[in-house]
Amino acid sequence: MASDSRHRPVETVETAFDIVDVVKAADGARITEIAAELELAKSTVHRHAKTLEARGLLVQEGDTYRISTWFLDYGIHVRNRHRLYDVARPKVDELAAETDEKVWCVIEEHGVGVHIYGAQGRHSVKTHARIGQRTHLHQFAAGKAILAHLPDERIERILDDYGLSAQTDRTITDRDELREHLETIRERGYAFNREESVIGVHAVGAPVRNESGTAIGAISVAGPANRLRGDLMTEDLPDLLLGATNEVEVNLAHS
Amino acid sequence: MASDSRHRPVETVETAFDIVDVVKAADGARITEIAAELELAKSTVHRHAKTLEARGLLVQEGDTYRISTWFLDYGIHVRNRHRLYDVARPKVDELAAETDEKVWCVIEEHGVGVHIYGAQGRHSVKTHARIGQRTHLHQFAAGKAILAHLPDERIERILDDYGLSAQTDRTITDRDELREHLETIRERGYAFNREESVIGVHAVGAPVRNESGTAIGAISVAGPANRLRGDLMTEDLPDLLLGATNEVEVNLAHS
DNA sequence: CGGACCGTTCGAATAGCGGGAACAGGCTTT
DNA sequence: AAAGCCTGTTCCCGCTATTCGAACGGTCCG
Repeated sequence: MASDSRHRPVETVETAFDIVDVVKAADGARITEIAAELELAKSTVHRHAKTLEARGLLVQEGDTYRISTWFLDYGIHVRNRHRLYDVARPKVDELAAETDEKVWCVIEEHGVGVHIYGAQGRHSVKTHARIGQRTHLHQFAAGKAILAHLPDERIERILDDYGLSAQTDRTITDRDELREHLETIRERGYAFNREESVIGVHAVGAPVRNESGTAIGAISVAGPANRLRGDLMTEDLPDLLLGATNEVEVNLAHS
Repeated sequence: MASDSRHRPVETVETAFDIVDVVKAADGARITEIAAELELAKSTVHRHAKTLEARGLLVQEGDTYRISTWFLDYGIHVRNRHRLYDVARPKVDELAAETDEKVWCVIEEHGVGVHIYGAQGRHSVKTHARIGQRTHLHQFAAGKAILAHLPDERIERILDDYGLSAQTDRTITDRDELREHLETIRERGYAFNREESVIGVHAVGAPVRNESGTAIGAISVAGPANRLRGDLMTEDLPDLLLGATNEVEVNLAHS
């Protein structure tokens, strides 16, 4: 498990995914457009596009290529096979019904938080998150709950790798401040997010840990700042959340 | 738009996706396992795996590699950007609430049907379909509804490409029989599925067409055969469905 | 009618992919 | 303990397959 050994990547594969990324970002792109963006010969891009299209990974509409629904198949497969999904999903639905707010299940992967499932109550606001979204762990409640319950060396490594970019002016960007913050989260067992990712939005997040105590994901409740405050925010929601994550942890251990 | 011109695929990219496919199918695989399966040298697989892992597309857990949630990000992106999704989604939810059965939104891509969104009523059975699932168009109600409303040359081409494989003993496998069947669907505007994809499951599907009358997708209602029969199946559900698809078509035209 | 742009095809040169052999480490077996 | 066998990993070399640029054949626009 060598960490950062000098490994030479397969460049052809990289360009293939570069093309996919450009097509994704542009929400459909043409051959010359892609070639210009990536500074490749048109013929090269053409051959790649045709290869990906033959595999069904890109779809050609006229002269523009789009990403195909094969990625949806792959993605849903990943989600369904994840240990947390089956167990956490019903709990997330339950919490959404009880709190009438937006509830998310987030997992950690490669040092970032990934939203794998969300449910909303009747009166919940539409958050800006969506399924599959990747967010730096220090920027939101669920992420901080996860980060606080990782081994120290992993925490430091993640901070080294991604830094502490700000999402709003409330986002924690100072490393020492974050370390203290994480210590507090570790002590009480859950995390708050007060407009640190979206202005006007508060959230509470609690970690889901495995047998050895390491976080593998988290569940969070998010809602408008003027509704999530006072005892509801500091007492009631944490209680609900901890009850849910505790149950999830038990179910995880017996599956 | 040359159809089947002699184009040489980029083989390196193909092997990369072969590896991804093996990892997906095996639900996590090790280097030697993949190498054996694809008859490649261990060193080759290793280099590819490390490349994909560096890009975040594979995740390494110990010595086994898994597909990462990046595919979820790509996949959800594809779905959200699809014209039909935003428009059809609320209608699908509505139909599920009204009928108390499983309702699916299916789109056509590359000649196959892709389930992009599903909603279920309280009493609906769990169908065997899942988001992202790809099904041959002749095998189910939504697919037949789409197939019937494609240009003739596309229909023939799709049948040529994929054949008429059976899912149950009721699946239509005779080409002439299917042609007649499609003609009937075209006349009345919607399709039935009586245990043609899953034994014990019936369904009704209606196409969503664009301005020129070509189907771009379909919506279907599915449920147990003993519940979906008689006038409910032949009158009420088709009415509901046509009302919904009609509305979707109008909304599509004005977006 | 002509120019400018597109996607597409072709051939040729070389960069980089793939393979095999050797290494290091962990686990089981003797 | 130690020998054996299985990993994943690294290295380097040869040959193939990728890349590029130029030329072709469309189509759209002026």
